[in-house]
Amino acid sequence: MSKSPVSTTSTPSHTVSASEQKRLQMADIARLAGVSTSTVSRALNKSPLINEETRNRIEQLARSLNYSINVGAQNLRLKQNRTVAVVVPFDSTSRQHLSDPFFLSILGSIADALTAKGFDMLLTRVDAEELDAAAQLFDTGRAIGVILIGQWRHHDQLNQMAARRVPIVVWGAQIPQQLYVTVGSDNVAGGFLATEHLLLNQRRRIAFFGDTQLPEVADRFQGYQKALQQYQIPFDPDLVLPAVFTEEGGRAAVAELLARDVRFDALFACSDLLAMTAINSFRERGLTTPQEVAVVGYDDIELARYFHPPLSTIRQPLVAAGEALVATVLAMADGQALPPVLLSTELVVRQSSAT
Amino acid sequence: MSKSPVSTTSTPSHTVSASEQKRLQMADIARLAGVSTSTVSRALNKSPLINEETRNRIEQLARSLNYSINVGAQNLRLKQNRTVAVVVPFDSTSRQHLSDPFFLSILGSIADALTAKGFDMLLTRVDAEELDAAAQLFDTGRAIGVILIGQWRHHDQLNQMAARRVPIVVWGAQIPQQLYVTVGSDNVAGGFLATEHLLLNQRRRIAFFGDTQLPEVADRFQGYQKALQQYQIPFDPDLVLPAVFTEEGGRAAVAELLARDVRFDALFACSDLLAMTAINSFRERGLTTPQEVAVVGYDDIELARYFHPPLSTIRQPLVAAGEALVATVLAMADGQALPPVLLSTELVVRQSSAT
DNA sequence: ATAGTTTATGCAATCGATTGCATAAACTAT
DNA sequence: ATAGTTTATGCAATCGATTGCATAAACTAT
Repeated sequence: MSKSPVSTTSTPSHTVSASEQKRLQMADIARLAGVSTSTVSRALNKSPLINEETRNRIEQLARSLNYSINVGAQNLRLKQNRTVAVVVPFDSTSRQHLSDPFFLSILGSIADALTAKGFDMLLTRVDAEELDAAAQLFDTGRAIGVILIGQWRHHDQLNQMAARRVPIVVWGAQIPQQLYVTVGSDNVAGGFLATEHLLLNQRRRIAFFGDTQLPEVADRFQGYQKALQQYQIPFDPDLVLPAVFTEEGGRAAVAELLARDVRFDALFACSDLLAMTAINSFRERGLTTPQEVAVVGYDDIELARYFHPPLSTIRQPLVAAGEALVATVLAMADGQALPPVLLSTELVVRQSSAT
Repeated sequence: MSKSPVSTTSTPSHTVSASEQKRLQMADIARLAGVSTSTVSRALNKSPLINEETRNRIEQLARSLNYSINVGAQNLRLKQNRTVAVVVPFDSTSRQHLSDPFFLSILGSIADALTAKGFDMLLTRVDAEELDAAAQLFDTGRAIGVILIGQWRHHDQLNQMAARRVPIVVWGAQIPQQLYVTVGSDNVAGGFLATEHLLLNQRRRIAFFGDTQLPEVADRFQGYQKALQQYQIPFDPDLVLPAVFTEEGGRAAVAELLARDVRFDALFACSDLLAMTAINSFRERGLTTPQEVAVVGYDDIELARYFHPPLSTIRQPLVAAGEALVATVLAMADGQALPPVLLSTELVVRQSSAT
């Protein structure tokens, strides 16, 4: 309960702003303990060189003054760094803010995985058109590696970074000619599972919502086609709509689908958000789910099961994703070359696709 | 398109792991440019002392080698730091993971506000029982201030940190005897607005779901009571249920409410998640929303409007929240003492409370 | 008592940057 | 030609830690 801070200088006690207020440092502890900074450093690092009584005295002093070592200076001296940058690109044209719940959830799982390994997480928004800013986090020594969430269409920029050996791991899909390492779920399998499930429920005219320019969506589309083929259902390009992952994506795609005046009895949407807005649009236009349109989404975000009707979807393994991203980026920072990671996906059947 | 990195030493070209690979530093640029590090430093900082031709040469060299200044060393020398820590406590007993979408969204708005001001964001999970770990981020010099999301019940620990002048801002409600600074929405007004809206729609038996041990919920409850009083509707404690903000909170509260066999025609739930799970539980038990139970939630998370029925709720101003938190923590880091910030809330009427 | 060993501590260099001061080179004025 | 001024650069100290090496003090063996 000691109230007065130890005053070591004879400075008059005027009020001092936090910025002026000198942060306590090792030299202060050394002076107060009557030893050198070498001894304080060794004591706090529990070096056996230091007499136990001295060490206890120093430890207690440091604790009572709330002294903690300056991590920046320590990192500089030891040439170490326990920070990983996590970058969430934003689309400067659409001003899209970190909105998709799936991205936010994966962020949480990365945070947990990093904390578990004793690493700090530097979270940064970067303009998707200037991904080089992500490499800067490494070049400036702020982070030992970068996890990028969202591959989008920036394949070339990512390859360039990888070529100059920036330890970077991307959440997304594998692409031919890819130099950077991805961690992602098996999107082809996911697309197949979703489509097969609808086919097994006797649906024959399955619409596909998703922007196939995005590598992950392209893979899901491939799975969709594979399932159709395997069950010998003809593919109809009129059922495919390049819905974007924004708020209005689902609504616009439904409008377009109806405008095309094409028969359909099911929908595979490439994100849960897309599926939910689509279901609501269908309802507004008098189409019921699952009766008239069975729907399967993708991601299994938390709200999928609270939705009405509860949403069938393809679950991406969140916790495993965080762990794999972290393990991979740490290995790369350590100079190891790792192969891409493909996590298995799982079909979660709820009422939106019930027979 | 130059492929070979400039090689300055005669080391045999064996493969080098990223960890061994020496990161380029100012001395390297100096050597290659045939000048001293002083000159490089000044050139890269655009000092007028440096000859323009020299500066251009150095800038170009640095760019072509992807050299960026080591921020850690620079911060140490300049005694500056442009990092703010954002702490999301987790409950170690329930192992709750960063799950509520509202918290995730506020994280996004903080990230945007920090980026706009040129600050980095260090995201950390901390055990709610050991909030001192949050202060450590400041003590160790990793951050100039701390934004804590979620006040929970840790009033005393927060006061202790504030007492020892850790620049910390908490998202939450103001409490008497509070030494730390909070930024939050006007929860009393929010609770009042929600309840008044239901009252104006002729509802008279309004259930309240929320754990009033949490300061924010306590304020919302106060607004609830104030509205009842103003409209001269008797308060019935049987209608109040201490639902927790977890997945099962809404479901359990609905079960308990029905078990109490008490009459009710509306619900004010203290989070949208709670409201959504409650509506689903009502539906499972044959109660329709809004006809039999009108529901108003709290937060206005993105999914509130995609829900069925679209959820009436109290909107917390997300963008303003991020900006206020950031502005406040930066001011505190600068030594200024700021008053708590109270942001205005807004009633958003959708179909879950329609007449 | 003296030399050798053990124990505990401090000096000084170092991590990768910045900057006050000194100074060499180029220029200007007489 | 010489002194004074301007321009451009480098030396060396510094930020807050760590650690190899040197060394003083205490102990042990003869």
